[in-house]
Amino acid sequence: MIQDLKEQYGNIFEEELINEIVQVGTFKEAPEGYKLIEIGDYLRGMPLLISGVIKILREDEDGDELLLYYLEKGDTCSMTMACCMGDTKSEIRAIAETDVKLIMVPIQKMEEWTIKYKSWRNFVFNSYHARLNELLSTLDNIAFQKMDERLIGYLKEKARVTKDNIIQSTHQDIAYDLHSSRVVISRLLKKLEEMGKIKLHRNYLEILDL
Amino acid sequence: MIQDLKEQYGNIFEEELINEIVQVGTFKEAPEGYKLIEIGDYLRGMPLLISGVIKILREDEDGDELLLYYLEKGDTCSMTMACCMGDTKSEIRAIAETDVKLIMVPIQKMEEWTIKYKSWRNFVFNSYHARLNELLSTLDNIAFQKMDERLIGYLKEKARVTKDNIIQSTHQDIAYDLHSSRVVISRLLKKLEEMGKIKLHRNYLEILDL
DNA sequence: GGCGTTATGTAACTAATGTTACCTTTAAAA
DNA sequence: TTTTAAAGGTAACATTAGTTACATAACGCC
Repeated sequence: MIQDLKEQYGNIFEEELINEIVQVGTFKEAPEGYKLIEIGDYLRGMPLLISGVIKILREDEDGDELLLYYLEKGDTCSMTMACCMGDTKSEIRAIAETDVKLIMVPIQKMEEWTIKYKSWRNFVFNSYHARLNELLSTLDNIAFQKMDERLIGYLKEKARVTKDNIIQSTHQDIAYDLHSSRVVISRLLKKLEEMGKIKLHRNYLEILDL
Repeated sequence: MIQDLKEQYGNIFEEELINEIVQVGTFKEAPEGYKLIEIGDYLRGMPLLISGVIKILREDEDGDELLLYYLEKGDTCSMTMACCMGDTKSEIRAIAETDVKLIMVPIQKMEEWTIKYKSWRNFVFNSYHARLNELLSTLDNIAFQKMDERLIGYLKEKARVTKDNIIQSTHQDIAYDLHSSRVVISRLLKKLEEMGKIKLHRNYLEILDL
């Protein structure tokens, strides 16, 4: 755990803070597809992501989903922080997109460290900043882009975070994430294939040149 | 200025902090329609809203706008904070929706107060939390609602923040805020009028029963 | 009052997206 | 191997939203 922490956070946290984290944090692993946070959960700890990717989803009353953004190593979830501090329910769902390793830090330490460590303050504020900007970016996509552009953006982003030009998703999976329907996604993917940008297969697709 | 501050923030900030704010803060007034922040601006101070309403807008490359949310008295702009801390450009535009009074606090004090005052820490975190949730809510509206529902929500929200069932906007104004077109908004407003929910006039409309 | 500007009403059309239905293909289970 | 379930292809259609075009109405300004 110490090695992991130092590797991911060594350059941003002071030695002393790293030691504190090791003392009070608990190491966790979760497999791909594992539901880390459900909407309505009360959160007892704050996650520091060591490796892997987590996807953050929003859901409306009818159960329709929408992908908000991905968290990668070195990230934390501001939403979680916000919930912890405010002691309110989670507004989002978090699913392990790949196998993940993370360290859970009890929320009681949050405020203490905010006072004590400049690096922690910076981390927390940067994290909020990053998440606000990702939400804005997601909002831009939905508000200003058409579905074909959103689909391309989605494929690119997914390839980026998984570091793989093979997208292991069915058309239905993609439709859920983009809050669209399977038929629409199939239609648009077909067009992308005809343009030579991707190659379709069952249960996965290859990105050729997006 | 001291009275204003105490009135709006007296119950959440310590006396000592209020005094510090009075020392370093500058009082500002702006008329309705005044552009407080433009996209790309570097921000030198953090605004504490004393009275009035500020609307926060997003814009894409083509100049198309979208209303994100309103700030009311007692609010501050987390985006601004985020920009200040990160020393990056503003991602949003802020326009005075009504005449506004606010106090600008130099960013240098931000970190100092975060360490020194518990009430300031709470304020900052609550503010981030509130803005994240408002962004989420805006995203919900765009992603999950149709234009007619969004329009109703828009009218309700506008009536709430201005405390007035008369909406002083042209159809074009509304179309800009919702990122739609004038003809579409006219069409939907007409339907709402036929349903007896609103009454249309030139340059304004009345909310009857939404 | 006449004139120009702005706001609104409305029809006709287009484009984008979503829905339904049904078919074929593929893979895995029995 | 046969059966079954899941995934994908595609047509036809419905709905929503956006666009173009033009008419009418209201207001401010000389």
